[in-house]
This record gives sequence, structure tokens and C-alpha cells, in this order.
Amino acid sequence: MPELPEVETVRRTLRQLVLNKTIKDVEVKWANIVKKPDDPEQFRLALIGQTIHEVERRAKFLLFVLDDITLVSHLRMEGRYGLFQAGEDLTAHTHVIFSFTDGTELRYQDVRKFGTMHLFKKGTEQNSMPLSQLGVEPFSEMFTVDVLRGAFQKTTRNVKVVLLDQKTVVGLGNIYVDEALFRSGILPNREAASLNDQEVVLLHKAIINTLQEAVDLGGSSVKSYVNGQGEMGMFQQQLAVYGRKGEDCPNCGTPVTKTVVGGRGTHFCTNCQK
DNA sequence: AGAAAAACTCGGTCGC
DNA sequence: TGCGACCGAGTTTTTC
Repeated sequence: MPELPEVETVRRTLRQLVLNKTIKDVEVKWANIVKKPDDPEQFRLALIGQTIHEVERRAKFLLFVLDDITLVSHLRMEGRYGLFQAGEDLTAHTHVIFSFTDGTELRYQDVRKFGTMHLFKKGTEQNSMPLSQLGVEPFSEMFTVDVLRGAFQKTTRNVKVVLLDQKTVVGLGNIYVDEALFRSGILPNREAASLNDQEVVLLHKAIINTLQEAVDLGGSSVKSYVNGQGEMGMFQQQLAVYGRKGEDCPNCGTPVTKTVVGGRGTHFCTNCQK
């Protein structure tokens, strides 16, 4: 579930909790979370003694910047981080534990075990998967109307699929794609190349506004998401169509429709979106 | 080359 | 109640 607003909120809340802490030990309880290096013991040894200098975000990835390595972490559907005291009872689904020298622990919990962690020599993380193919950040000045228009014009895919593809603009997932398309009055299954200039401008603005408002409200707690301090987000209350099949469109009152587009559950208003 | 499809990661849920 | 099939989100890999 975590898309850009949720990951950004986790980053901000977690940052205050772990900055300047030094890793004393690491316990990997579910090895498949760790994708690089292959061997969880190498992962552990590389992290011991490292201090967290910054927590950054790229697309939907969290980056823990350490002394000379970067830990790249993706929460996928239900991954979450929390700070605990050493010795506190282990909560269910705890798969990786970072113990700090001050007696606290950063624990990674993930019911689905879909999350991933990669270690890189600091500065090399952008050059290889999973970060190397990512498009522009939506809040960056690099995200222009022209970038969006260019991506739309060169494809036969529908607009929702293009927006979910992280190679153009990053950070949108199923929730915020549906919301941004609703705000711009565009049907999700429209062929991307069929959008006119005005529609691209509206959509560009809607993407930025939707994500920014969601960040401002701490993300959307649709299923299990909480931030680094265990708090829920508030943006789920602002969702116009996502997860609201059959409910009244907030704009016109028409019941919200749910279909499948690009293999994903897709919500929209047949009256407001063309 | 680009796009579509499949694979991958799992526990929860559904239907029989 | 048991159990296999299926679902889902985001990404990577494979196939077309």
C-alpha cells in the first residue's frame, strides 16, 4: 500500500527516531527480505558499527544513509518500521531487527513478507537495480508537463498503466493514480496518446496536488499503514473514488464504478471522467 | 526496442 | 473444518 506520501511520512517520522544511532547488531529472521548481499550474514556484518546519518526517499524506497553504505528498503504492501526497546516482546511478523548501541531497536515488520532490502556502497545505489530505472520525482522541477506529454505520446498503453509505470514519474500507486485521474476528469482506460494538451496539464497538476495533500495529511491508512511512530494517516478520508465502489461521487453523486484496468482494481466516476 | 505477460514475494480469504 | 485456488502491489524478468 505505501505509495509516495506514505513512504515520505515514514521517512520524516522515522528520521527523528533513528538519526545518529549506531548499529550494534542485526538479526535477519526472514532471509528473503534481504536481496543484496545474497547472504544475510554478510548483510549483518556490513551493517554492524555503521551510524545512520540520514534517512532519504527515492520514489517509494527508503534510503538509510550510513557511514559508507546505503540501505535501500521497500515496504511493498504492508512493510513497516518501528522503534522499540531491546527486550520488548517481539510483535508478530518481525523479520529484521537492527539493534543500536543505545539499547533501542529498529524493527521491520511485514505481514506479507513482500518488502525488500538492498545494501550498496554509498554513492553507487542509483546505478543499479532497484533504483536505476526510476523516472523523475513528482515534486521535482524535472517533472514537467512536457515529460508527461512525451511519455503519453510514444505509447499505445492506457493512461493508468503509464502512470503506474515508475519509469516516467515515480511515486504513484493504485490509490493515487485513481485519485489523480478522478481529479483531472480522465477515465483510467483512456489511451494515453489520446489525451489533449489541456487534459495533460490538468493531470500533471492533479498528480502533484494529490500527492502533496496526501503528504500533508500523513498518507492514507487504507489497510495497515502507519508511520514510523505507529500513527495512522488521515488522507483516506479525502479519497474521492479509491475503495468507494457504489458510494456517491463527491462531485456529482453518481455511484462510483469499479473495474479492472491494467490488471488492477480501478475506481472512477462515469459521469465526471471522460 | 518496446510492450505485454509472467514471475516473484506471501498470508489471508474464498469456495467447495 | 480442511485445503487448494486465487488475490493483491509493486517490481523484475521473460517472452513476444
